[in-house]
Amino acid sequence: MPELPEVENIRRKLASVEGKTIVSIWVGEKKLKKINKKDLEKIKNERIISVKRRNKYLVFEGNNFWLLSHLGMSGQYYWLNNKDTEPKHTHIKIHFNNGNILAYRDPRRFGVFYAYKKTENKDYLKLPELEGLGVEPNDKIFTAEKLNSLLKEKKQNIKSFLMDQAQVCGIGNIYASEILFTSGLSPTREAGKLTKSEKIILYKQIKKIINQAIRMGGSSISDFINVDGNKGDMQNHHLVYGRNGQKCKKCNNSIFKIKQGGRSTFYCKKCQK
DNA sequence: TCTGACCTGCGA
DNA sequence: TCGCAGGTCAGA
Repeated sequence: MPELPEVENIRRKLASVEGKTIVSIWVGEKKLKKINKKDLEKIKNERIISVKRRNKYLVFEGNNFWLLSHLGMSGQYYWLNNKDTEPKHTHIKIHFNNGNILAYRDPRRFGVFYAYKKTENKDYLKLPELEGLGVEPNDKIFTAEKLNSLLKEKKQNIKSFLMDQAQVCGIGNIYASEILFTSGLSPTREAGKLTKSEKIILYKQIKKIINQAIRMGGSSISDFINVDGNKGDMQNHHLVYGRNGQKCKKCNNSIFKIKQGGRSTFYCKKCQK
């Protein structure tokens, strides 16, 4: 489900747990893609210092632990009110000392949770799941020159390159299509063969689209909602994603849908060369 | 570098 | 009933 903009919006909402202590944690019996129930239950009585994000991972920092959370395709956090009926597919419930219950539901169970002791892993950026990740689009070190060096001699198509989390991280299937459209680049182009000016345009569009999506609260296509139950607004501004057969908003030609690496790509053959 | 598998739900 | 869905990774 969520790409960088959605996860960043969730992180901002979850910042309200900073300073709160975990009184108890409940972990359901159904397995997520990766989860260690025993490790997770050890974070009881820990105080949350901060909630960070790296790529599409949320990182809860406690006094003595790091808790990594990846939402997969269908993960959602929500506040559980004791009076509410608990939604189906709830796998984790974290009770805080102020009475709040943060719950995690995930119908497809592609979500991932890891708990690490801080004594063994002082820097969360060095945790195994985070260490090999690429550059964040909003990091100072992500420059046009950096993108140029990453693209050098890459044989894969540019769509697959954008979705490779070891290169520029946080871009998923929606924003890869949107970025390529506003860059005027065909998704089938060989990444290493973009011209200098095309690379500069691509660099600017990566930053522009990701930041626009963050500002708009992310995209709510089918089931993405933020922790407070609100939807994002970016889906109303998609220019190509999910618009196959519809008219291109720039040239009025049809938007096409193709398969790349098993994923759908949406693009305009006239506007994207 | 590419494909299929992991899951459930939804719409055609 | 079938295909598809915003992600990731093992294995070919």
